Parts: sequence; structure tokens; C-alpha cells
Amino acid sequence: MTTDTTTAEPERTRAPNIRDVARVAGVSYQTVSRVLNDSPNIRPETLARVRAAIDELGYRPNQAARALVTSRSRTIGVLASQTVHYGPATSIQAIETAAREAGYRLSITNISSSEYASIKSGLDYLMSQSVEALIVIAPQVRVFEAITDLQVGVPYVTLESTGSDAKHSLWVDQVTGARMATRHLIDLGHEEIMHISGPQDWIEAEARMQGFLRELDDADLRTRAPILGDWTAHFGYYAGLELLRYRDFTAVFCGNDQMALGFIHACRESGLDVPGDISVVGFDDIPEAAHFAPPLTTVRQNFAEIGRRSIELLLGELRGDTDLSHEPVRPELIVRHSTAARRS
Amino acid sequence: MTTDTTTAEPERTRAPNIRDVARVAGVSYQTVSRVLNDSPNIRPETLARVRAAIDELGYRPNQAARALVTSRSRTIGVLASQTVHYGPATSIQAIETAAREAGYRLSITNISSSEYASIKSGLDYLMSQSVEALIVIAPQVRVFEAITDLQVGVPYVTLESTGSDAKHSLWVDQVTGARMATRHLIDLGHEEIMHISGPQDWIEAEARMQGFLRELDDADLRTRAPILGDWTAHFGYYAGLELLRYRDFTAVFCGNDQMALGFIHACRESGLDVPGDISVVGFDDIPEAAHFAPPLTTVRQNFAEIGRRSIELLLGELRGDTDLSHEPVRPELIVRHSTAARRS
DNA sequence: GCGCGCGATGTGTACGTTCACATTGCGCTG
DNA sequence: CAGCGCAATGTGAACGTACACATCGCGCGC
Repeated sequence: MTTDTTTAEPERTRAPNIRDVARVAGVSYQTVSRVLNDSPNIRPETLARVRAAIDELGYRPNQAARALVTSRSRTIGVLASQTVHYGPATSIQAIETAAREAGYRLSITNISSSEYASIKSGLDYLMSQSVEALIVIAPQVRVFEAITDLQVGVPYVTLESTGSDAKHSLWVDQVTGARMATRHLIDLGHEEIMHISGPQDWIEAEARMQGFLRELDDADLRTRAPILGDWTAHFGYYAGLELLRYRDFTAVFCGNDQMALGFIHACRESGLDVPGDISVVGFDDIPEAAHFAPPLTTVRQNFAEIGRRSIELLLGELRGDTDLSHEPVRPELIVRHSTAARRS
Repeated sequence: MTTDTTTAEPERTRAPNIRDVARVAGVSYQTVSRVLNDSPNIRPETLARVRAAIDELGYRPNQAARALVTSRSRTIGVLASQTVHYGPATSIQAIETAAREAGYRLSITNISSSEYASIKSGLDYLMSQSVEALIVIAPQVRVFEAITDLQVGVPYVTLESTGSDAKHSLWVDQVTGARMATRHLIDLGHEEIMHISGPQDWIEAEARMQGFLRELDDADLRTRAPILGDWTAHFGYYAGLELLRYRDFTAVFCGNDQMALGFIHACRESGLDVPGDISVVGFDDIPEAAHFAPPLTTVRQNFAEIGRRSIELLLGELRGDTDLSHEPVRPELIVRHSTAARRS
């Protein structure tokens, strides 16, 4: 800070407050406050004078003071576990935009593991910032538990879960999505279908698995124990290498696109053709999926839509709206070239 | 639990404050404040009593009040433009973790375009929350300008830029990374090398392009005008289809892994083999790159490292440390199977 | 035995804002 | 022309915390 002395730094003066603005505008501080809060019943002339004073001083309202007196933090907390992934990241971006437009800011925190302690500490951190509402994008198996334990007295929604708690969940219908994917494979004549699932403690992984199993069941096909993966391409690859040693199946439904990518890699290395020898379906439709080799058949989820809707829902609840029914978002099957009719 | 029983059921409305805690603990509110701020010179016994009272009441310090009186928001602002991308997302996650550990929270905002107005409004939004420091992860061409215009009087760093302003930048040495990639292709005997670059207004795209051009120049090879892309796999694909109609090159250096993926897709569709006919190098080393077909040769950047270091740097500056020299982070060439010696 | 220093604790006040209520001015009605 | 209502503005409190300073008690050196 000591380097630049070209401009005569006006002393480290404190930021202007409404009283300073009032003095310049020749009104009382309360009038300034009214201008800031868009109160009606202000003479246009006074309004202009105050506005001018604000600009002149470069005044910015002090959010802390505002929060203190109104006891409204104007902050929405986001508890996430994998902000790096395409799905959560997309939702969060939509959430941020929607929140900002509504005059709210976001406080995001990542949990390091799905341990109860970790969830609780994340939640605790958010509560200590007195968030007005909560959005959870994380493995939810224990989140509801933690929310109850901590007595978070604020509206909340969980994303990407099933509708286990309809009032507080907002979700793409994972079960239907998984059924669509599975149905697609069945329609192509496949009878021996594997499923590489997401981690057991992710409710959405669980939901996709359920959809898969139910659809097989409805078609009277043999169901087999899904492999529990970790969402990564690496897992898909190594699981693929292992599974392909037996090769007692002709199609695979992967819990997400990354694992599908890894699995296809394993097929290639094992000298098998996709979709010639084995059909593969993913889930999510990340932007890259269209350019995989071959382009991936997958189930598209509208992550941004979910993000927007979650804010809508929470703000409604904060406003006191009661009728907050919400439909699950419908997923969409995108058929590309990683699936083909079973060779007879 | 039942200290003063005379009062009726305390109204549920107000959260407990330090005075409530003090009353329960039988000390003054100032002592409670001391406990909260880890002040020395507190009798162990008193400390225990206060701690007990805090637990009993479920007391949480009011951050707004704290911020008001200390005029420290304990918030670091992040201006981002593409939080969905792997690189920024990874950095941000690291930043969040490091910040939280240091007792800071994050306020993240996305800019919708690289227009000056958009940058300025994003910056303005962050400043209105009186952030104590600023991290910029965005096309910086106009960011410095905006920062100057708005007179943000806080420490800041920009990520993923070149070292155009060494004091305020933290970056993976993109130029060196690009040179490594290009050198690798040259070493394999390629002489006609294309470059598909990132958007022109991203400084890091510019830096990679510079590295590419310089390395070619040093090797006395023909340089050709890079294609300006938009980071997406889609662009890589369509650019590839176009470029391959002429096919007057044997290798391509792509500005990121996604564009490389798209380009390889185009090669496949054009009946060309990678790396047999054409070698492809990416940049970033996203986790999926190892499973592309073929697995992608690319330049790895340690995004998390950058995130951590940025917080370190800013906190140092806030603490008043002067000696804040920082080295650029070295990238690393990861050779996989998308590159091969030029066929003679 | 007295004051001194220091550890431990208490008291007053300011931070910048909004809310509840008070006050002014003015046109209108009866 | 008194009084009423309403628009426009002003005044006095909070909100919950940290900082500066004041106070208390006690062991110690002289």
C-alpha cells in the first residue's frame, strides 16, 4: 500500500452513511432510508436531491447494519458435495442468477464427506450465517436427519433427490428417467442388462437403481445386482474391465455419463464394439456426451430448471405462500449411437 | 436448564444474544464476548460456565452485528464467468475450503457476458456486500479496467490469467504449458500444426496461443492463424469438420480438452485416425480425458493449487504482509495416446 | 503494612440501519 | 374558518456485538 503516492490519498476515511447523504441532500436520514427502500410518498424533487447526494458520495448501503436491524440476512445457504460435477454446478449457477435477481445472495459450502458429522458441520456453518433458506445438493440419506437434529427453522429444499419428502424436495424424476433408459434397451431386444450405479448414499443413485430394477421386473427379465460406483470415469473403466471378463450381458445402463465413458473405454480395450457388441446408456447428458465415441445415448436432466425452481419455491415459502405444490421435472431420453439392436 | 424459573416461557421469537448467555452464566456480557473471541485471561472456571451457557441456549453469534461493529465482513468476493467448467469449478471449490478454514465466507457471482457493463455490475454487486477481498476468475481483458474504474479499495487477484499484472495475478504458466504441448508435437516430427484457441477475450486463451506461436517460431516452422473457438466440444467438432476438408496439417493443439474431444469426433467422422493420421493435444486434463478415444495427451493444470494459493495470497495481504512474491504454478504434460510420430 | 502491578471482570458507547411513532403543512369539507 | 385527513418529513429508539476504558481483588516488594 505504501508504493503508490502519486494520488494524494484522501485519508482512510470511513465510508459514507445515510446521515452523510442526508446532510448533503438537506433532508433527514429517515428520508434517505425511504429512498433506499422505494417507499412511496416522497416528493419527486426530494427524491432527485437524495439520489444526487448518493451518487456524489458514492454511498453504498451497509448490508450488515441492514441485516442487524431487520434480522433478515438476505442470504440463501447452499450445502453441496460435488460442486465440480456438471449437474450440481449447472444448478448452482442457475440458483445464483435467480437469487441475485430476487435480491438474495448465496452462501455455498462443500461437505468433504457424506459422514453425518461432515453434513452437520456444513449445515452448522450455514446456520451461523443466519441464512433465510437452505438448498441441499448432496447425498441426502442423512441430510434430513441432520436438518431435524439442528432444528434449522428455515425453509429448505433438497435437489436431485427422490420425492421422499415431497414438501421439501425438488427433483428430476430419476425413477422415470431410469425406466426410460432401461425400456429403450429392452425395446432393442436386450435381455441381459447390467447397471453400474452411483454411490449408495446418494438418493438419486438409489432412485435410478429403483427405476432400472422396476422396469426389468415389469418386463419379466432377469434382474442382477447393480455395481455400486462412484460417478467417475475411472470407476466405469475398471468396473468395465472386470465385468467384460465374463461378458454375460449385452447392454449396460450407467448411473451417469462419466461412468459410461469409462465403461466404453474398457470395451474398446477389450476389443468389443459399442454398440455392435454392447449397448451403453448414460445419464445426465453432459455437453461432452454428444462427442463421445460413439456419441452417447443418455437421459437428459434439466439442471438449470431445477435450480430456478428451487429458488422460486423457497422465495414463495419465505413470502408465506402456502400452495407450493410442485411437479417433478421430466427427464428426456436422448438416443444417439451407443445403443443398437441386440445381435441375434 | 432451570436457572431463573420466575420468568414465564421465554418468547420464541428472538434468538439468544450474548446478554442472554451472560445472564445464564452469571457473568457480564463482555466476558461472554471474550470467550467468543478467544481472549486470554479468563479463569478456567468462568470459561466453562460460559461455554455451558452457550450450549444450553444454542447461542450463535450474530455475524451481522459483528460485521457492523468491526466493519469487517469476513467475506471474499468471487467474480466468475463459467463456474460450470471444470477448471474454475475446481479452483472455486478449493477456494471455498481454504476460505472457510480461515474463517472467511465466499460470495460468488457469475457474469453473464464479457461486456464491460456486465463485469462492472458483477463487481458492483460484490462491492455492495463489502467484501474484504476479490478473486476474479473470468475473461480479464476488461476486468482490470473495471477494477480501476470502480476504485475497489480491496486486495484482489485474478486467476488463470497471464502475469500481465504480477502483483495481482496468480496463474498456471499457460505460455509454458502451451509450449510444452507444441514442443511435444514438434518432437514427434510434425511440421504442420494447427491451433484451435479459446475465445479471444480470455487472457488464458491468448497466453496459450502465444506459447504455441512462440514455440513454432523457435522451431522455424510455419505458423498459421489459430481458429478462435468458444471452449465447447461442439465448436471443436464443427471446426474439425471444416478444417479436415483441406487436411493440410498433421497435428492439432486444442485450447482445452473439450474442444479436443469434439475435434477427435470430427476426425472419426471424416474417416481419419487419431493419432494415426492426426495427432491431437488438449489442455487442462479434465478427469474424463484419460478415457477419451483415444486417451488424450494434454497439459495438466493444478486448479486446486491455484485456488488455495489465491486465498493464501489475499489473506496475507489483508494481514499486512508485504513480501507476497509468488511463482506461477508449473503445468505438466501428460502424454497419452492421441499423439504419435508423423507418418512419413 | 501500604501501595503497586496485573490478572480478571464489568460498564459505557458506537457501528449504520429500520421501525414505530411524532410532527408539520396543506387542501378540503362542512 | 375550524378541523380533519393525508401526504411528506422528522425524531427516538432499538438490533447484537466489540472496543476502550473503568473497576475490583490479590499477591508481592519495599
